[in-house]
Amino acid sequence: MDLIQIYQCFCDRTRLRILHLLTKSSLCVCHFQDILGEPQVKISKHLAYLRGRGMVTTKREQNWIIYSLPGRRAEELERNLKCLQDCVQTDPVLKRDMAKLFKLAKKCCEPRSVFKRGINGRRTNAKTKSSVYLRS
Amino acid sequence: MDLIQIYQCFCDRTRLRILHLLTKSSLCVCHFQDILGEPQVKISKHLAYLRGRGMVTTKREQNWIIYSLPGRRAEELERNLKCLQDCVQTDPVLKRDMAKLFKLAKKCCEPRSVFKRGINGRRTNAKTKSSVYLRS
DNA sequence: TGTCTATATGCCTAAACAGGTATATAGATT
DNA sequence: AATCTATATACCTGTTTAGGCATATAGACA
Repeated sequence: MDLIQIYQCFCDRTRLRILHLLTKSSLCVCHFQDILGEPQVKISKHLAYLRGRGMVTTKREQNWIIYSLPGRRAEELERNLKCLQDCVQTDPVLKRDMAKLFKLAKKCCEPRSVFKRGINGRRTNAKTKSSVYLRS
Repeated sequence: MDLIQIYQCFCDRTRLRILHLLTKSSLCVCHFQDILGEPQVKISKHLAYLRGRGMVTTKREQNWIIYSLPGRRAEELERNLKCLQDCVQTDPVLKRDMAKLFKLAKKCCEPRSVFKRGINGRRTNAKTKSSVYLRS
């Protein structure tokens, strides 16, 4: 893993937010949409960018694609992710994302139909996703 | 200082090498040319890029422009520079640059005419620059 | 089988970037 | 004043990037 490639991945706000969230938990695309509030294409493309550079790995789980940081990370990636986490306090956006992540964790990733069916926009609890993908 | 801007400055190899060298010492453009072995324009442009983003400061000293990291640095910049230094061991280019810096320190920055005048390509010691710009 | 849902991709446009060549500039030196 | 030295800038070119719209795909499910 090349230092330059790491910084290239870090140097776009959307990607940085994605990677930052991934340091706390594996997530599927809809999580990112929900937390970042950005359109699906945008997120999907940045994920593709990261995937193409070995910065994230994926696995399919039912209808969803779960994104994670690679299991074994190069030392310099690990260092920089750590550094990123240390910098969160000075970055309101990253801080807010993290807050949103913890609120959202258990409620996201139901099929869209479930959301629609709720009365008064109130969501049912059916098919609530387990928090298995949230590591600590 | 925005995190994104930091990473944007870091994400080009030439700029990263420049910044890395600056963590050890203030330097003038000819130092960079000498150590990086890149053409003057290229270096000058990347320095302009960094200057435009408040990543470096300059002062004139005789014929030379001395580049330094800003005196008071934002916390996240400081953290990332530290992180960069920790990553050097895994990056042969940065490591070599640093080695070159220490060899070169006292010999660089004489006006070109002095270099030319030496017999057999041997340089005279006249006008050897003091190492005042090398902190630590 | 066909439909739905989540996600990915192709194509387009505008902007940023990196590098090169040639030239400008500011201060030092003659 | 003319010249020299170190550095900066203008202009050009090819490449990368970011984002948007439309469409494709793969697996789940009716």
